[in-house]
Amino acid sequence: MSPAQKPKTSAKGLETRDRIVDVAVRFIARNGARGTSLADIAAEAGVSQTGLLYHFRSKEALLNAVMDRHLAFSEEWLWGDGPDPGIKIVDIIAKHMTSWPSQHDGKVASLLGMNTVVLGENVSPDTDLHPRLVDGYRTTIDRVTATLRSAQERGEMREDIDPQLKAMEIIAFCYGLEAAWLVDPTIPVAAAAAQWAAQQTRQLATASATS
Amino acid sequence: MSPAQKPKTSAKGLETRDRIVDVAVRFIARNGARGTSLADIAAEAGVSQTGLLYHFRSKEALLNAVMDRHLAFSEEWLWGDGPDPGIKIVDIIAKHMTSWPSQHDGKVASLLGMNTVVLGENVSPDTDLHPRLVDGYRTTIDRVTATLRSAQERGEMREDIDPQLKAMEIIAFCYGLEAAWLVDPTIPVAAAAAQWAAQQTRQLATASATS
DNA sequence: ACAAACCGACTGAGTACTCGGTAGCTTCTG
DNA sequence: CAGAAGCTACCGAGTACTCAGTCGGTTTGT
Repeated sequence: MSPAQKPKTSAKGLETRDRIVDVAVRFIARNGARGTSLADIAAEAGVSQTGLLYHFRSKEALLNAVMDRHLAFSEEWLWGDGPDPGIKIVDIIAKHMTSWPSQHDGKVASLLGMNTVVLGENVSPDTDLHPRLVDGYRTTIDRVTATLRSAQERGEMREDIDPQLKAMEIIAFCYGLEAAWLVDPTIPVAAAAAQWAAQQTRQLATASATS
Repeated sequence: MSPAQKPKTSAKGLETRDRIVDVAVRFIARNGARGTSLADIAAEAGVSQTGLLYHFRSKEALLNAVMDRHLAFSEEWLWGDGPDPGIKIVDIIAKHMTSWPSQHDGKVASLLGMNTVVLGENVSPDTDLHPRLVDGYRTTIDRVTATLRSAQERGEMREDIDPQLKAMEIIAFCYGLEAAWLVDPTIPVAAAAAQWAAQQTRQLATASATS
């Protein structure tokens, strides 16, 4: 009945675990979970395949750890600047998108790529990660909806726009532009994001709230 | 030097080929190309695996046939109502999206699902279908851009909006909403599409063009 | 001494694809 | 107009390979 199990992993173990997840994110972002073998990940992370399976009892367990990291990243991406940004959420999104082109080979790109790849691999309802995908999506929609609704209550945002439908639209745009940029990194993401944010702000804002 | 090779396939052969592609689209939409074996497809199509490989010399060849069908579908989806719809393109898109919820298990859903799944599997530049993906994306963007530009020339659309960036935004929204709907078919796609189209039209139209 | 961290060798279930055929239809030939 | 020849359309049984996961061990830190 002890409430918390003793953490039986040493600092070294945690470090290895972390390195494995890092590598897994990179590989999965490129080739998908189905296109990445445990052997590939293990080799790149500097352990044997058996060593990897010591830390993660199965591929599915590793995939869940990867998903954890992805969700944490998404969380930070949207809400890192404050819990209730109101209609400034579109500016926050545009700001983050502007930094994409300079990081096409970095950690951020991997986490973004993973989003697209993992979603593609788990659209089917009977896949391992599908429930977490649905859950993550709904949570995000709910939080964006809440932010927009409170903006309406503060008088920042027009009342004749449905917050939930607008939240869906915003998230769809994010996801779609991300996918487009992954497929073709030469597209002008920053400019597209800037125009989008400017027009959204004009559309959402009440006349009195324009500074 | 005979300019056209004789079509060596009989009517029966073409029919079987077609049936195989049909089945492949369904399977790939659910489990991805990597998650679908030739044996699965062959069994469902009522041929042996060897029989399948008689019609498509390799899995990659079959995947390309599947991609052909997808591109033809996308073409019809966007331009089936006429080659130059102007800013009414947003209404056309919204109209098609409205019909999604009633077809979640049909052929359309398969072709839509395939889009997301195949994109996820081919974000990496060194995959078989990646060049075709990039090509398809750029072609679509160019055509939407051209439509918007000619709308500007006709005075239907405001001049202070960049047509290419707006085209990217429109396609991103389409793709993002499609992905969201595949993951969670309970979301109100029709309502989201309707609100989006109405707001886009208001934003794009010149004051003189409003009827 | 003891447990966490790790490894080499293996297994069994897939996987795409090949090989050597056969059934049935059309077409050419004596 | 018989029948040989040739073609498309298919199949059963393999082949070489990859994959996630197991087993029985050894090393390393404290």
